[in-house]
Amino acid sequence: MTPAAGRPFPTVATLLGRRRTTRCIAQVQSRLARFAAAYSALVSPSPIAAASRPSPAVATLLGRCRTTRCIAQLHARIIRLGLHNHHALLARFAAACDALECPSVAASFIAALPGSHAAAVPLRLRNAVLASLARHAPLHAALAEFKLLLQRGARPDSFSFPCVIRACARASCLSAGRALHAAAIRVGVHADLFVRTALIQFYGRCGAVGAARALFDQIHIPSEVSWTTIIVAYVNNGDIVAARNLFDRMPQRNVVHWNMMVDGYVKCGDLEGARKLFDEMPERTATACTSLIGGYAKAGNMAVARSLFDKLEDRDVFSWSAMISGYAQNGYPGQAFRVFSEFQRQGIHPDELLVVGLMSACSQLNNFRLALWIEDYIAKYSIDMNNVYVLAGLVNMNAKCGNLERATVLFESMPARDVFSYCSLMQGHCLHGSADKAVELFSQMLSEGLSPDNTMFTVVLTACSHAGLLEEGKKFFDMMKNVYLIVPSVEHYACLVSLLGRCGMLQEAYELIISMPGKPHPGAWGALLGGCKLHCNIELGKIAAKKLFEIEPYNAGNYVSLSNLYANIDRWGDVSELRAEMTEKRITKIAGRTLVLQ
DNA sequence: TTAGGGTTAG
Repeated sequence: MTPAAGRPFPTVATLLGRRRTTRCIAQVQSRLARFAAAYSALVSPSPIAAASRPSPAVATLLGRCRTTRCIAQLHARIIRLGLHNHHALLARFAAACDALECPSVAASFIAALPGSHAAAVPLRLRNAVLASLARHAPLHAALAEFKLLLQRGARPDSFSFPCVIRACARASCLSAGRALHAAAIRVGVHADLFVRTALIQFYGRCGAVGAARALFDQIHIPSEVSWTTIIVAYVNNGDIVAARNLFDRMPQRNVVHWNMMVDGYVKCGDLEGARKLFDEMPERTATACTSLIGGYAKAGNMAVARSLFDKLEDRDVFSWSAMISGYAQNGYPGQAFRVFSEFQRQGIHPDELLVVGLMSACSQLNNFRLALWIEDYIAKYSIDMNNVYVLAGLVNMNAKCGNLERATVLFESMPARDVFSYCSLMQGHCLHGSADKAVELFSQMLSEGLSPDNTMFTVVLTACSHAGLLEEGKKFFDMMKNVYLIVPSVEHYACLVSLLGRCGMLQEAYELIISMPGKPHPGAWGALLGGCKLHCNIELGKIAAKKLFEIEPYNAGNYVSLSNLYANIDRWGDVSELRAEMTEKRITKIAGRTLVLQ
């Protein structure tokens, strides 16, 4: 029994029985007509006859399709109505799948067509599916589709190659890209400008700039895009000189070329070169200006970044984001939030990267309520919470702001945990009184097979110090040197000094500082002074304080620490003497404040 | 077909 004749009719009959209006009658009438057309298509399923019969209802619905569920329904409907050899409709179906980023649905549809229908699928439609797979699916899916195309006896053309080659470029898959290059030569489309430009991009991305350049030199008249691609290849491989040489040789330059070169100088860390070129631009674009802002922000020069931003007229989400994360990265979370409130007044939609910067600023403020507000903000603007950076930012912010329960839930929901997320959660535990849990997490991380870096060792040694875990701390310090071959930095030594100091091993801590390579470090001496304060060791405390007064003569905190040490052992005379010295040297301490949240 | 920004320590 055919599906058209078998299933839908009882439904129509039921509808006829329930008819109450003339509009309902009209609907049933049109449904009957659709079934009749589908039925005749099944009776004579010639591709030509089917192709000439349009299916306005399905085609219209495909245009309106907004969900994958809707795609699945239309998929079923096309099969039920026997419209699978209607190529114009299949092209629309593939386009809808592409828009919803589910190309494999279209690919499997075509792959499942019976032999004679499959052979009739035009190359143009196959190329569309291939391009969609290359854009939205993993590389292996696009390569499998390409192989299938060859197996079905179709000859790929100049439109089949560029999209798959670009996918190889994105994945930096040298072997697959080379195989495609060879296939393009065999088929005879390797000289096509689009194929060659895609190959230049591919070799550039894989670090084979020489191969990219050789292909570029073979082009008789390169297009503007070919010029862009070869220059990008040089920029991304750190050869700004070669990029500049080509830029200077270009017959004509468009804004993309200028933007790219300015960004190239920024990427190479040559801010002066970037600024000079930016000033030479015939039309200074917001894009190039934003690259410069990002460069100055990364270099810690927020004053210049700010002045450029103030002069920038058409600011987009990139420029706002550069300022917010610039302030956050340089330790000015308050400024980051000031820029953010200005941003909110612009009516620009935030994106994933902007909220990442915002969360970084919030994590430095340790503000529980603000963190809750930001999570609401993220939900309100439909920010993708599965984005790896957003998720990492959420774990970090919640951990730092004291919402460890939420941070842990998010951490455990991560598809792949990395050193960043472990660091964030461990620091959260450290800051909020469960340093032993942080040390546990470190062991868990090692058992997951992740390699700790030097930042991670600073974190775990700090955790050991907070929890007073002497043996573990010493073990991790040795592990860092001997297993991971990381040369301990002054920060690592300072953590170990702090740990020894807390555990009362002040003499050992002092000897460690003396044995440390390099200049005396305020962190290490400060850690020793802290230990001396805790264990009331006045002799070593005075030595540490004296060193600190030499290194940081205007840091009031050191005077206060020594003063507190004297106070701990009731040497009030020394306390007042020290206070007098501070007044004499005009060293003042900003009064501390405590805020207790309800 | 080509170009821009991001997460972790002290």
